[in-house]
Amino acid sequence: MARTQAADYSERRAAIVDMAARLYADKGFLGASVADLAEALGASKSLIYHYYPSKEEILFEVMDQHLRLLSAAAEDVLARDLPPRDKLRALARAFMGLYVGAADRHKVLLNELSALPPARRAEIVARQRRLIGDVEQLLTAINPDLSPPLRRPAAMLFFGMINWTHTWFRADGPVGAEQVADLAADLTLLGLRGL
Amino acid sequence: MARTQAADYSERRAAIVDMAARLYADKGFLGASVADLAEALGASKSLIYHYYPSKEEILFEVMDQHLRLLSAAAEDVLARDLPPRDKLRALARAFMGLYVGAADRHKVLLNELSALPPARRAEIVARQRRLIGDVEQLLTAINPDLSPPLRRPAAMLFFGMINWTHTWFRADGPVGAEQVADLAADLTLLGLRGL
DNA sequence: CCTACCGATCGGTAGG
DNA sequence: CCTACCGATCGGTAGG
Repeated sequence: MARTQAADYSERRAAIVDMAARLYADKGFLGASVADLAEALGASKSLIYHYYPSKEEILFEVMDQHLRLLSAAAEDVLARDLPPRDKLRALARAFMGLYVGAADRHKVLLNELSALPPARRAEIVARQRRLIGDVEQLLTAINPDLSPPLRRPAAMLFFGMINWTHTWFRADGPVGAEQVADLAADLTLLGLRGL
Repeated sequence: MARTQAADYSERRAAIVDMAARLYADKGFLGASVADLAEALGASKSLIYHYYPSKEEILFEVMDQHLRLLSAAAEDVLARDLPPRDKLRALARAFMGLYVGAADRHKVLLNELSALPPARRAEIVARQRRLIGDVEQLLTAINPDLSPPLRRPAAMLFFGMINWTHTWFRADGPVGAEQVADLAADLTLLGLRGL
């Protein structure tokens, strides 16, 4: 009787990506070896190379999966029947929520882009650009008087507030993720109104 | 006759740190080898180890020098006889100016902290905290009604806007560093007033 | 200030 | 002849 793909094939792949996210976040992509990853999983390196063709492809998987969640959350928020101002607040909360729920993956997505092979990097960058474009459009809807050349910088400052949280925000700290998201949304909204 | 220190000792040290900043910014600290650094300098690895005891110590020098510039700029701005709101704007401009003038060092300071040995890392972190505390005090002076637990997050969102620029801002782009600094200051000031 | 090396570890693959 | 793995080791390169 021919043996088929292991029943837990996708669970094993998920376990590898999950542990890789943790190690890459802690030690950096170059600082965490495949041997480290194998040891953390209680498996051999060969086991890892059975599931993924290269170390870089595991990094791509970490980033790809997380970026899919971010994009899906953005699509979901933008499709809602809400005023643009409420959409921005909802977006800030969604991003912060995903950051808290997947801090390792978030950190890897933000820090290790340059470690990807060019083709893979281009895939990630293209989707990040779409996300940035969405926010830019939202800011323009909120304040149509915002000068066109300042729209991209304004969107990037918003992302800066949200993305930089990975360096200081602690889920077990005194201020919650939702409060920080609201603070970032408020600075953007009040600033946008005043400009 | 005992040989004395080479006349160009400090120039050579400076050249090493400067090139290291460029390579560490481009390829990451772990991605740039000491051999890469030597080759870029047209020198041997041994030459480098004559001037610095370890690869990590060169990294510390890159970060230390840049952070000194940031701290000095902050001290200078805070000592001026200006309303707090104007100090925040001047601070944003000073930080963006240093970023543009030393993009490599700025990037290294923000990205490679975890590569420092613990004692050296603690030195850098302590001085970064002082800078953050200064901004926190400034924000509190601007709006004394800002709830105490939100003061640190507000300061970190400000730093997020400024620091994140290293991922997207180009000095040869359509919008100048001063404009971006003013935009970040405006979002913070208008937001702080509205909260 | 260089060439010549070291102990160790890197990402990836062999046979079975 | 298949898939799922292991212990051991490959050719090169890292920091020093």
